Amino acid sequence: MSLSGTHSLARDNQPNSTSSHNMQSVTDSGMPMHMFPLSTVSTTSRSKRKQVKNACTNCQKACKKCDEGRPCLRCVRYKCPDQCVDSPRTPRNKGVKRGKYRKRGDEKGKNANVEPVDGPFDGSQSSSSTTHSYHQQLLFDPVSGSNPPTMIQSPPPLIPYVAQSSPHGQHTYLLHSTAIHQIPSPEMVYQQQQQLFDLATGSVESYPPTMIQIPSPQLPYI
DNA sequence: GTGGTCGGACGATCAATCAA
DNA sequence: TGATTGATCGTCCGACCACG
Repeated sequence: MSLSGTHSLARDNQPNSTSSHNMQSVTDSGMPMHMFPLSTVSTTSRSKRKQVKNACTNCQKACKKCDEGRPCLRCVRYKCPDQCVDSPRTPRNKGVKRGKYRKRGDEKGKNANVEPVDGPFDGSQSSSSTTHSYHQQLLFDPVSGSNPPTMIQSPPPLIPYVAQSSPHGQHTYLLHSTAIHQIPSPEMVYQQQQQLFDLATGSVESYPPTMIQIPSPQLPYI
């Protein structure tokens, strides 16, 4: 896409090929690699990129990652929160004719129904963006201290993980869930809801959001 | 090293079409 | 009528360039 026009917001979550600690490669979801729980992220598996429904005009112009909050992190960072407004969307064309439909299953060599690989949440990768576990990611097993072998979900965007012990004992894992940020100060504070996944039952429990402070040098949004 | 630009891959959406 | 498919639109990754 190419949106013309000048703007002052461009440097943000630029991935970095030179990978210093804070500005190294970024995942598809916009999360810097160093934010991922150590070994749960395979270097070969690409998680699905998560997009916001409507980027603000500044992010749109700069072709940069926006977020749901208004003002978005990027506008706050560049000190123009008042300019952070949703970009307009053009209506779709109607009456576009189509040819015959092909069955997906008819395509040879393709899996019409790709089943979740592993883990109880994997099915949420579907393109319907409305749900629940879409951004969850396992952090660690408080019992064994290790990550279970089969974790899956794309991580929450821009949210660093926080290791905590689980109140549930064995077979319980601390999960990350979709988090919403607030921006009361330049240091930024992220509001984060926690979830626990019980490996034995497959159930997920949610816990009230907690606020975590992120020191400036570790801001994921750089 | 920092900041700006933008091509293009790919995710999200939704109307057209299909099948029960 | 609900499910499926494909077209379209939007987001933003990542490479490149300019500047101090």
